[in-house]
Amino acid sequence: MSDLLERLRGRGWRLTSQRRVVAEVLDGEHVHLTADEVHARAARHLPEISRATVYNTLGELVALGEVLEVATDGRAKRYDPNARHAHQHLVCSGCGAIRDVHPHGDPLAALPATERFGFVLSGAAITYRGLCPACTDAPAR
Amino acid sequence: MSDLLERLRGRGWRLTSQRRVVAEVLDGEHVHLTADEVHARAARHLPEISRATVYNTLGELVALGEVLEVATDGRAKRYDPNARHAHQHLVCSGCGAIRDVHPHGDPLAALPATERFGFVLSGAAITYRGLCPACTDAPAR
DNA sequence: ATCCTAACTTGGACTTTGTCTAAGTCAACA
DNA sequence: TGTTGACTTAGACAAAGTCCAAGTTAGGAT
Repeated sequence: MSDLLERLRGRGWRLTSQRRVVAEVLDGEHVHLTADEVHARAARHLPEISRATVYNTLGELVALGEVLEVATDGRAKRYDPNARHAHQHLVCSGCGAIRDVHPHGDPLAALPATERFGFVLSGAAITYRGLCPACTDAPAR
Repeated sequence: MSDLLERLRGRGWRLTSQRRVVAEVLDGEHVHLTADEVHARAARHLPEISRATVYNTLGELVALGEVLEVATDGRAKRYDPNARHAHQHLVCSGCGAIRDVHPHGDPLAALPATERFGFVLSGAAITYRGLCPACTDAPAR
Protein backbone atom coordinates (compact mmCIF):
# COMPACT_ATOMS: atom_id res chain seq x y z
CA MET A 1 0.00 0.00 0.00
CA SER A 2 2.97 2.26 0.64
CA ASP A 3 3.49 3.02 -3.03
CA LEU A 4 -0.21 3.37 -3.70
CA LEU A 5 -0.12 7.14 -3.62
CA GLU A 6 2.69 7.18 -6.18
CA ARG A 7 0.78 4.85 -8.45
CA LEU A 8 -2.31 7.00 -8.17
CA ARG A 9 -0.41 10.17 -8.92
CA GLY A 10 0.90 8.44 -12.01
CA ARG A 11 -2.70 7.96 -13.06
CA GLY A 12 -3.45 11.66 -12.82
CA TRP A 13 -4.86 11.77 -9.32
CA ARG A 14 -4.60 15.00 -7.42
CA LEU A 15 -2.94 14.15 -4.16
CA THR A 16 -5.07 15.78 -1.50
CA SER A 17 -4.71 15.39 2.23
CA GLN A 18 -8.09 13.64 2.33
CA ARG A 19 -7.04 10.98 -0.16
CA ARG A 20 -3.74 10.54 1.63
CA VAL A 21 -5.50 9.90 4.93
CA VAL A 22 -7.99 7.45 3.44
CA ALA A 23 -5.15 5.51 1.84
CA GLU A 24 -3.27 5.42 5.14
CA VAL A 25 -6.31 4.12 6.99
CA LEU A 26 -6.65 1.30 4.48
CA ASP A 27 -3.04 0.25 4.76
CA GLY A 28 -2.39 -3.21 6.14
CA GLU A 29 -3.38 -6.86 5.96
CA HIS A 30 -6.71 -8.30 7.04
CA VAL A 31 -8.26 -4.85 6.89
CA HIS A 32 -11.99 -4.97 6.15
CA LEU A 33 -13.45 -1.67 7.24
CA THR A 34 -16.86 -0.23 6.44
CA ALA A 35 -17.08 3.21 4.88
CA ASP A 36 -18.15 4.63 8.23
CA GLU A 37 -15.20 3.03 9.99
CA VAL A 38 -12.86 4.46 7.37
CA HIS A 39 -14.46 7.84 7.92
CA ALA A 40 -14.10 7.63 11.69
CA ARG A 41 -10.43 6.67 11.50
CA ALA A 42 -9.66 9.23 8.85
CA ALA A 43 -11.32 11.89 10.97
CA ARG A 44 -8.88 11.18 13.79
CA HIS A 45 -6.15 12.59 11.58
CA LEU A 46 -8.19 15.08 9.59
CA PRO A 47 -11.23 16.07 11.64
CA GLU A 48 -13.08 17.92 8.91
CA ILE A 49 -13.10 15.17 6.30
CA SER A 50 -16.62 14.57 5.06
CA ARG A 51 -18.47 11.35 4.55
CA ALA A 52 -19.02 12.23 0.89
CA THR A 53 -15.29 12.43 0.29
CA VAL A 54 -14.70 9.09 1.94
CA TYR A 55 -17.37 7.50 -0.26
CA ASN A 56 -15.96 9.21 -3.35
CA THR A 57 -12.40 8.12 -2.60
CA LEU A 58 -13.35 4.55 -1.81
CA GLY A 59 -15.39 4.38 -5.01
CA GLU A 60 -12.44 5.64 -7.02
CA LEU A 61 -10.04 3.17 -5.41
CA VAL A 62 -12.43 0.36 -6.23
CA ALA A 63 -12.80 1.56 -9.84
CA LEU A 64 -9.01 1.65 -10.17
CA GLY A 65 -8.75 -1.89 -8.85
CA GLU A 66 -6.70 -0.88 -5.81
CA VAL A 67 -9.33 -1.88 -3.27
CA LEU A 68 -12.01 -4.58 -3.28
CA GLU A 69 -15.58 -4.22 -2.13
CA VAL A 70 -16.70 -7.09 0.06
CA ALA A 71 -20.39 -7.65 0.70
CA THR A 72 -20.49 -10.35 3.33
CA ASP A 73 -23.77 -9.74 5.04
CA GLY A 74 -26.03 -7.42 3.12
CA ARG A 75 -25.28 -4.63 5.56
CA ALA A 76 -22.59 -2.06 4.93
CA LYS A 77 -20.01 -2.91 2.30
CA ARG A 78 -16.48 -3.48 3.50
CA TYR A 79 -13.33 -2.31 1.77
CA ASP A 80 -10.36 -4.62 1.41
CA PRO A 81 -7.03 -3.07 0.40
CA ASN A 82 -5.49 -6.46 -0.33
CA ALA A 83 -6.61 -6.35 -3.97
CA ARG A 84 -3.27 -7.27 -5.46
CA HIS A 85 -3.20 -10.81 -4.07
CA ALA A 86 -6.12 -13.04 -5.00
CA HIS A 87 -7.86 -14.31 -1.91
CA GLN A 88 -11.25 -15.25 -0.52
CA HIS A 89 -13.01 -14.59 2.77
CA LEU A 90 -13.90 -16.61 5.83
CA VAL A 91 -16.65 -15.03 7.91
CA CYS A 92 -17.76 -15.96 11.43
CA SER A 93 -21.54 -16.35 11.60
CA GLY A 94 -21.40 -15.49 15.29
CA CYS A 95 -19.40 -12.30 15.58
CA GLY A 96 -18.84 -11.28 11.96
CA ALA A 97 -15.06 -11.53 12.09
CA ILE A 98 -13.44 -11.75 8.65
CA ARG A 99 -10.20 -13.48 7.64
CA ASP A 100 -8.51 -13.52 4.27
CA VAL A 101 -8.03 -17.12 3.14
CA HIS A 102 -6.41 -18.84 0.18
CA PRO A 103 -8.19 -21.93 -1.13
CA HIS A 104 -6.19 -23.98 -3.59
CA GLY A 105 -7.11 -24.34 -7.22
CA ASP A 106 -8.82 -21.89 -9.51
CA PRO A 107 -12.44 -21.36 -8.43
CA LEU A 108 -13.47 -20.74 -12.05
CA ALA A 109 -12.31 -24.22 -13.04
CA ALA A 110 -15.14 -25.78 -11.04
CA LEU A 111 -17.80 -24.25 -13.29
CA PRO A 112 -18.29 -26.41 -16.39
CA ALA A 113 -18.99 -24.78 -19.75
CA THR A 114 -22.56 -26.10 -19.70
CA GLU A 115 -23.14 -24.07 -16.54
CA ARG A 116 -21.80 -20.81 -17.94
CA PHE A 117 -24.78 -19.90 -20.11
CA GLY A 118 -22.65 -17.97 -22.58
CA PHE A 119 -21.25 -15.64 -19.94
CA VAL A 120 -17.66 -14.43 -20.25
CA LEU A 121 -16.41 -15.02 -16.72
CA SER A 122 -14.21 -12.48 -15.01
CA GLY A 123 -13.84 -13.90 -11.52
CA ALA A 124 -15.37 -15.63 -8.55
CA ALA A 125 -15.83 -14.50 -4.96
CA ILE A 126 -16.12 -17.18 -2.30
CA THR A 127 -17.42 -16.52 1.19
CA TYR A 128 -16.79 -19.38 3.58
CA ARG A 129 -19.01 -19.32 6.65
CA GLY A 130 -18.50 -20.88 10.00
CA LEU A 131 -17.94 -20.21 13.68
CA CYS A 132 -14.63 -18.86 14.87
CA PRO A 133 -12.97 -20.51 17.89
CA ALA A 134 -14.32 -17.90 20.32
CA CYS A 135 -17.90 -18.28 19.03
CA THR A 136 -17.67 -22.07 19.03
CA ASP A 137 -16.83 -21.99 22.74
CA ALA A 138 -19.57 -19.47 23.57
CA PRO A 139 -22.21 -19.91 20.89
CA ALA A 140 -24.95 -18.00 22.69
CA ARG A 141 -24.25 -14.38 22.04
CA MET B 1 -42.60 -24.70 -3.42
CA SER B 2 -46.11 -26.03 -3.84
CA ASP B 3 -46.07 -27.96 -0.57
CA LEU B 4 -44.29 -25.18 1.27
CA LEU B 5 -47.47 -23.92 2.91
CA GLU B 6 -48.25 -27.40 4.22
CA ARG B 7 -44.77 -27.74 5.61
CA LEU B 8 -45.05 -24.39 7.31
CA ARG B 9 -48.42 -25.21 8.80
CA GLY B 10 -46.81 -28.35 10.17
CA ARG B 11 -44.36 -26.11 11.95
CA GLY B 12 -47.09 -24.13 13.65
CA TRP B 13 -47.41 -21.27 11.20
CA ARG B 14 -50.71 -19.49 10.99
CA LEU B 15 -51.70 -19.56 7.39
CA THR B 16 -52.67 -16.01 6.53
CA SER B 17 -53.50 -14.64 3.13
CA GLN B 18 -50.40 -12.45 3.28
CA ARG B 19 -48.07 -15.38 3.84
CA ARG B 20 -49.82 -17.35 1.12
CA VAL B 21 -49.27 -14.54 -1.38
CA VAL B 22 -45.62 -14.07 -0.47
CA ALA B 23 -45.02 -17.80 -0.88
CA GLU B 24 -46.76 -17.75 -4.28
CA VAL B 25 -44.63 -14.85 -5.48
CA LEU B 26 -41.48 -16.75 -4.54
CA ASP B 27 -42.50 -19.89 -6.38
CA GLY B 28 -40.33 -20.91 -9.31
CA GLU B 29 -36.78 -21.44 -10.50
CA HIS B 30 -34.20 -18.73 -11.00
CA VAL B 31 -36.23 -16.37 -8.86
CA HIS B 32 -34.07 -13.77 -7.14
CA LEU B 33 -36.35 -10.94 -6.09
CA THR B 34 -35.61 -8.08 -3.73
CA ALA B 35 -37.94 -7.49 -0.81
CA ASP B 36 -39.44 -4.52 -2.63
CA GLU B 37 -40.08 -6.60 -5.73
CA VAL B 38 -41.74 -9.27 -3.62
CA HIS B 39 -43.88 -6.57 -2.05
CA ALA B 40 -44.86 -5.10 -5.43
CA ARG B 41 -45.85 -8.49 -6.82
CA ALA B 42 -47.67 -9.52 -3.69
CA ALA B 43 -49.58 -6.25 -3.74
CA ARG B 44 -50.95 -7.10 -7.17
CA HIS B 45 -52.91 -9.91 -5.53
CA LEU B 46 -53.41 -8.38 -2.11
CA PRO B 47 -53.24 -4.58 -2.44
CA GLU B 48 -53.13 -3.78 1.25
CA ILE B 49 -50.19 -5.97 2.20
CA SER B 50 -47.62 -3.93 4.07
CA ARG B 51 -43.88 -3.78 3.60
CA ALA B 52 -43.39 -4.79 7.22
CA THR B 53 -45.26 -8.03 6.66
CA VAL B 54 -43.22 -8.85 3.58
CA TYR B 55 -40.00 -8.28 5.53
CA ASN B 56 -41.31 -10.32 8.45
CA THR B 57 -42.39 -13.19 6.24
CA LEU B 58 -39.16 -13.26 4.25
CA GLY B 59 -37.16 -13.22 7.47
CA GLU B 60 -39.16 -16.14 8.81
CA LEU B 61 -38.75 -18.13 5.61
CA VAL B 62 -35.01 -17.55 5.77
CA ALA B 63 -34.87 -18.59 9.45
CA LEU B 64 -36.76 -21.76 8.59
CA GLY B 65 -34.32 -22.55 5.80
CA GLU B 66 -36.97 -22.41 3.09
CA VAL B 67 -35.48 -19.40 1.32
CA LEU B 68 -31.92 -18.15 0.92
CA GLU B 69 -30.71 -14.60 1.21
CA VAL B 70 -28.36 -13.64 -1.58
CA ALA B 71 -26.19 -10.54 -1.26
CA THR B 72 -24.63 -10.14 -4.69
CA ASP B 73 -23.96 -6.44 -4.81
CA GLY B 74 -24.22 -4.76 -1.45
CA ARG B 75 -27.51 -3.25 -2.50
CA ALA B 76 -30.83 -4.82 -1.58
CA LYS B 77 -30.73 -8.45 -0.53
CA ARG B 78 -32.36 -10.92 -2.88
CA TYR B 79 -34.46 -13.90 -1.87
CA ASP B 80 -33.95 -17.25 -3.52
CA PRO B 81 -36.62 -19.91 -2.98
CA ASN B 82 -34.40 -22.66 -4.38
CA ALA B 83 -32.98 -23.45 -0.94
CA ARG B 84 -33.51 -27.19 -1.15
CA HIS B 85 -30.95 -27.76 -3.91
CA ALA B 86 -27.41 -26.59 -3.25
CA HIS B 87 -26.30 -24.14 -5.89
CA GLN B 88 -24.22 -21.04 -6.49
CA HIS B 89 -24.80 -17.84 -8.43
CA LEU B 90 -23.55 -16.35 -11.67
CA VAL B 91 -24.06 -12.60 -11.87
CA CYS B 92 -23.73 -10.36 -14.92
CA SER B 93 -21.55 -7.33 -14.14
CA GLY B 94 -23.36 -5.38 -16.84
CA CYS B 95 -27.06 -5.82 -16.19
CA GLY B 96 -27.15 -7.63 -12.84
CA ALA B 97 -28.89 -10.74 -14.19
CA ILE B 98 -28.54 -13.75 -11.90
CA ARG B 99 -28.46 -17.44 -12.81
CA ASP B 100 -28.35 -20.42 -10.51
CA VAL B 101 -25.33 -22.58 -11.36
CA HIS B 102 -23.89 -25.88 -10.16
CA PRO B 103 -20.11 -26.08 -9.98
CA HIS B 104 -18.74 -29.58 -9.45
CA GLY B 105 -16.94 -30.61 -6.32
CA ASP B 106 -17.42 -29.48 -2.76
CA PRO B 107 -16.34 -25.85 -2.38
CA LEU B 108 -15.30 -26.50 1.22
CA ALA B 109 -12.76 -29.10 0.10
CA ALA B 110 -10.63 -26.37 -1.50
CA LEU B 111 -9.90 -24.74 1.85
CA PRO B 112 -7.00 -26.52 3.56
CA ALA B 113 -6.99 -26.95 7.33
CA THR B 114 -4.13 -24.46 7.66
CA GLU B 115 -6.41 -21.83 6.14
CA ARG B 116 -9.34 -22.49 8.47
CA PHE B 117 -7.94 -20.75 11.56
CA GLY B 118 -9.86 -23.00 13.92
CA PHE B 119 -13.24 -22.13 12.41
CA VAL B 120 -15.95 -24.79 12.25
CA LEU B 121 -17.12 -24.35 8.66
CA SER B 122 -20.80 -24.49 7.80
CA GLY B 123 -20.84 -23.64 4.11
CA ALA B 124 -19.53 -21.59 1.25
CA ALA B 125 -21.25 -19.17 -1.10
CA ILE B 126 -19.67 -18.58 -4.50
CA THR B 127 -20.55 -15.66 -6.73
CA TYR B 128 -19.19 -16.02 -10.25
CA ARG B 129 -19.00 -12.73 -12.12
CA GLY B 130 -18.94 -12.08 -15.82
CA LEU B 131 -20.81 -10.57 -18.73
CA CYS B 132 -23.92 -12.24 -20.05
CA PRO B 133 -24.26 -12.73 -23.81
CA ALA B 134 -26.39 -9.60 -24.23
CA CYS B 135 -23.91 -7.43 -22.30
CA THR B 136 -20.92 -8.90 -24.14
CA ASP B 137 -22.46 -7.79 -27.43
CA ALA B 138 -23.37 -4.33 -26.15
CA PRO B 139 -20.95 -3.64 -23.31
CA ALA B 140 -21.65 0.11 -23.11
CA ARG B 141 -24.78 0.42 -21.09
C1' DA C 1 6.62 33.16 -6.07
C1' DT C 2 1.98 33.90 -7.55
C1' DC C 3 -1.97 33.09 -10.35
C1' DC C 4 -5.56 30.22 -12.47
C1' DT C 5 -8.57 26.78 -13.07
C1' DA C 6 -10.31 22.29 -13.28
C1' DA C 7 -10.50 19.01 -9.91
C1' DC C 8 -11.65 18.16 -5.41
C1' DT C 9 -14.21 18.74 -0.95
C1' DT C 10 -17.98 20.07 1.90
C1' DG C 11 -22.55 20.03 4.40
C1' DG C 12 -26.79 18.89 3.98
C1' DA C 13 -30.79 17.28 1.65
C1' DC C 14 -32.40 13.26 -0.30
C1' DT C 15 -33.07 8.16 -1.49
C1' DT C 16 -33.04 3.37 -0.60
C1' DT C 17 -33.30 -0.42 2.31
C1' DG C 18 -34.61 -2.20 6.40
C1' DT C 19 -36.36 -2.18 11.55
C1' DC C 20 -39.47 -1.16 15.26
C1' DT C 21 -43.80 -0.19 17.73
C1' DA C 22 -48.47 0.40 19.29
C1' DA C 23 -52.95 -0.51 17.94
C1' DG C 24 -56.08 -3.19 15.33
C1' DT C 25 -57.40 -7.79 13.02
C1' DC C 26 -58.08 -12.60 12.40
C1' DA C 27 -56.87 -18.00 12.04
C1' DA C 28 -57.44 -21.78 14.51
C1' DC C 29 -58.79 -24.22 18.40
C1' DA C 30 -62.20 -25.13 22.07
C1' DT D 1 -69.45 -18.93 17.90
C1' DG D 2 -66.23 -16.94 21.02
C1' DT D 3 -61.63 -16.30 22.56
C1' DT D 4 -57.02 -15.34 22.30
C1' DG D 5 -52.45 -14.94 21.05
C1' DA D 6 -50.30 -14.65 16.73
C1' DC D 7 -50.31 -11.78 12.88
C1' DT D 8 -50.76 -7.35 10.21
C1' DT D 9 -50.74 -2.48 9.59
C1' DA D 10 -49.19 2.45 9.03
C1' DG D 11 -45.95 5.24 9.94
C1' DA D 12 -41.94 6.78 12.50
C1' DC D 13 -37.27 5.77 12.71
C1' DA D 14 -32.47 4.21 11.45
C1' DA D 15 -28.55 2.93 8.59
C1' DA D 16 -26.10 3.20 4.37
C1' DG D 17 -25.27 5.55 0.46
C1' DT D 18 -25.98 9.29 -3.36
C1' DC D 19 -26.32 13.88 -5.16
C1' DC D 20 -25.73 18.81 -5.61
C1' DA D 21 -24.45 23.69 -5.42
C1' DA D 22 -21.06 26.38 -3.37
C1' DG D 23 -16.49 26.85 -1.61
C1' DT D 24 -11.50 25.37 -1.60
C1' DT D 25 -7.10 23.90 -3.43
C1' DA D 26 -3.18 21.09 -6.00
C1' DG D 27 -0.30 21.67 -9.33
C1' DG D 28 0.83 23.45 -13.94
C1' DA D 29 1.46 28.00 -16.23
C1' DT D 30 3.41 32.49 -15.98
